[in-house]
Amino acid sequence: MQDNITKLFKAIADPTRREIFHALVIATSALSITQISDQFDMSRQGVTKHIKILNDAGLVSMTEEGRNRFCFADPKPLKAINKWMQFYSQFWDDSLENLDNYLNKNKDA
Amino acid sequence: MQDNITKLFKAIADPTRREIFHALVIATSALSITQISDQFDMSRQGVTKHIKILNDAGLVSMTEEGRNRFCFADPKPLKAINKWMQFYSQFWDDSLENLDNYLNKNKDA
DNA sequence: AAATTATGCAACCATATAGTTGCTTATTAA
DNA sequence: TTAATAAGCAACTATATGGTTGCATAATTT
Repeated sequence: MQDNITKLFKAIADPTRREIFHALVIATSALSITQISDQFDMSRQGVTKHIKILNDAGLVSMTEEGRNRFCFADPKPLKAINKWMQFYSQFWDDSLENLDNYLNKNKDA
Repeated sequence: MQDNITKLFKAIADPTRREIFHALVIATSALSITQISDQFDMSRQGVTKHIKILNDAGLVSMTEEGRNRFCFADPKPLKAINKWMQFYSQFWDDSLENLDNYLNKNKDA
């Protein structure tokens, strides 16, 4: 349905999801759905939905232990965003000059 | 309504907007709304809406010349995304060990 | 075995998003 | 001055999103 980079961007475009992701990154251990929803003013189901989206984007994984599902963050997929931005970063400083360089470089390609 | 970083993420979370943004970045000159919609299989109004969102995120600016509105890309705001990712990048390689370091470092803060 | 706890699933709701079409207006060209 | 062009505005549509509640079920605890 959606390509991976779009899933990634959409996952972190929501401020609540960024907060959940952050909480998981800095957590000392994996957190159950209930533990997460305890620290967010939101229903357990709301959290479950966000976790699903983060999981689809590869940013959160789970381990099942009995009735618990412990979630933990995996920031690695964010590398893809870094990669995406790499191309544009060449225009950050003195952007006009660099754009010019880019255009000249690719003129006779 | 929405904070800047959220506007940024939402702006580039849409694949069509990423394409429009990219087209503007590599364009040899600023492009009018019509010129943009010509290369995208979409109505002029559709493009106008996307441009508005990109503009609100600071990624696209416009100059009015007569009946034309020429759009050009400004990739600089993407720096904020780079900044946001900086924190998580410390976990990219050998993430468990680095996470451990982070936690120990902040233990008695 | 009964009560509690952690979760999933489904339905529902309100709003946002991505797109369209139709009409108006301002600028430019014939 | 008439025709063509570039764009804005408003209304509409369909689907996605972020959230809720209620109920079912599986695992633990008492």
